[in-house]
Amino acid sequence: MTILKDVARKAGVSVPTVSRVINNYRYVREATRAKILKAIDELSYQPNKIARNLKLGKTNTIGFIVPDISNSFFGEVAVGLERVFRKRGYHLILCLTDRRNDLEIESLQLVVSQKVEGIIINPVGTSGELVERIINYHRIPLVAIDNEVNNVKTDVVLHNNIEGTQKLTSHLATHGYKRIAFIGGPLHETSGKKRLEGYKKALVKNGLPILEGLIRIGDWTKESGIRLTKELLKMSERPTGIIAANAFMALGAFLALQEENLTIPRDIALVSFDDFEFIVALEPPLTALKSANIEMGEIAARLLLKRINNINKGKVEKIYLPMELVIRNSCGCTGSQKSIPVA
Amino acid sequence: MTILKDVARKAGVSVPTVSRVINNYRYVREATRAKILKAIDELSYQPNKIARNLKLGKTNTIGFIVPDISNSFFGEVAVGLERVFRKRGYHLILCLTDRRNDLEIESLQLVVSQKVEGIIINPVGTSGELVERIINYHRIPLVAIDNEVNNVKTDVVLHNNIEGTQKLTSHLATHGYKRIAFIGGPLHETSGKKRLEGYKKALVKNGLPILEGLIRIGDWTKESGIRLTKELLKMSERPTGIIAANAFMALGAFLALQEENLTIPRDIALVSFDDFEFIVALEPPLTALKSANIEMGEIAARLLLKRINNINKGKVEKIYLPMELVIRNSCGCTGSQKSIPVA
DNA sequence: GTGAAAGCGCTAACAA
DNA sequence: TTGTTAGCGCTTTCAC
Repeated sequence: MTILKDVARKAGVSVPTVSRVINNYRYVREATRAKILKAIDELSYQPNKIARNLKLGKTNTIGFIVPDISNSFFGEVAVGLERVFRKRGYHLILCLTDRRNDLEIESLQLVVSQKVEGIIINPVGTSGELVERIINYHRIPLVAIDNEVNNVKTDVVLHNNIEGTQKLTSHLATHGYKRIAFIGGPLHETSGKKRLEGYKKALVKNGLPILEGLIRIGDWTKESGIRLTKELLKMSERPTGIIAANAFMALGAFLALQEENLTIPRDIALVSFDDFEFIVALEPPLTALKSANIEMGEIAARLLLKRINNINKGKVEKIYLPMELVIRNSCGCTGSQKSIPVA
Repeated sequence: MTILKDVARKAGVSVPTVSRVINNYRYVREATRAKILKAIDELSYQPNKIARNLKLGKTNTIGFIVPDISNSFFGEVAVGLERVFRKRGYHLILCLTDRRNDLEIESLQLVVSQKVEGIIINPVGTSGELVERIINYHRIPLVAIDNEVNNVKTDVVLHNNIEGTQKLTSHLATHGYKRIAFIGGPLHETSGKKRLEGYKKALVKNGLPILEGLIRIGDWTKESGIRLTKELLKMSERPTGIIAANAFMALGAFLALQEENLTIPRDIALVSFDDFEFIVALEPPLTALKSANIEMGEIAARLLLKRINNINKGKVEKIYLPMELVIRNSCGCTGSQKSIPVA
């Protein structure tokens, strides 16, 4: 391994002088600089960032903690983060929690130990106390995405969950659907809870009863979408429309309806909270809420940078992302595609 | 920030003793250990891994460099990697290259500087020389996934690209299709090149001519799938079947065919190299090659660990993953789903 | 402009 | 069983 000392020896100068060249310090004679650059090149010297980080107490590293990066929602958020952070010289440590509490805690401890300068997390577990300590004691800024951390106020960037399902539900309700079912995500997650809340609010607003039998809670997966939809179809009084709280559950519902030979929207309507690329290719294409996921990453990144730079110290920010209702053919109200922006 | 010294002072012992407790060194008196653990807990002490890494010359870090993590193929690979690495105490630095050469180089330099102990990369650019230096000079093990590095032999885990498209193409050919088109990825990438190669081989094997007009090269995106398919449909003699070299291009082709009101497979057949979750929900579901992406990550991770531990030093390994042909309805040969394993 | 010396927080070698 | 000392590779005073 080549280190500064090797370069210094080769160039016939002292170690600090090489360091100065590497860090573009101004007062180095051109001839010296040239000699050193030549030596660096010949030795393929790469500075040891570990040593540098230790010395400077700065790592230019951000911890990114999510349940599952194969879910393209988190992938898109990651792309947004990376775009913003790379420009500012930061890079990401990726931690996957698989929605497990122990792994979430482990991941948080890891990034603290790695002296990250900030954390972006989709919190699933109940690590509120730990998060509180990280922010206030270890003084590492943290921004939550898509979910709030239980029992702690942190910066957070969220989908406009309530408004979103409210729009979806109202859309069906105003088009005459009465028995609207909801298949959702875990209620201990903000996104799960709020999406259900929006659904209920919309029912009330539209004068429809809240029927517990029409509310089914899964775990965001396609499999749970299939299972819950089949449950709904077994009811003596079937729903006439289904709201799926994310794209995978919508996909599951779609497959379950297909399996039962039900036609969407004639037999039953289906709308999705997420609007993934493939949703438009389904037959019929699903009416869905479009969210700007890459943008969510970018916004979260900028918010975190603001905290890292100590600007805007103190007051916690809660940013809601607008969601756009994209009307397609699965709700039975129209054949053409149009968009209705949400608050 | 709390450091070892603080813990030592609080517990009334020396710094190395605290270090011993943290690293589970055996010969520490129980009473001392207890005192120290108490102090650690009270101070919420988290060891500074940066300092530790510098001292040990070990970082437990792996660089993971891919074009686009929002592509769930790479997301799934990441999940596989993470599963294996976490168990062994390693974590990932995530770098996205956006298929840009400069960012690929920048990413490689970054992870070298960060003293990663290994690199997993989907190489897109032509950084062969740099990769060679990283492996042989910096002595950082590197495993490529899904693509080989130009001009350098490295460990690599690949889809069985040639066999894959060969199977897809032969499947169509043996069912009577004559004018089979291919929409593929960039030819400077192994995966792009080999998939085209398999297609051509299969044509020859089945006594069909290779018609350059039926071969269209895109960039793996849905958009290029749409564009190329439209080009194909404008030909005086249209193809009767299309092979899409990945899932997004297949999705694009699907949408383009839909737009032209063509029925699959009656008017034209469509098969896909990838088998994403949504492909089964299309109407008709697409015949596709199923690949074990998470497994690809796991295998790459294990291979890299072997190199890191110096086992198996020397000979470069090239691992091909089997792909399974899943026959559905888009090829017109059957209504039921069956699987034909590929070599 | 450049070099000598100190120290970031940790662990390993040696001493006690 | 515990403490003292040295040093990982780098940057940053402070001299010269």
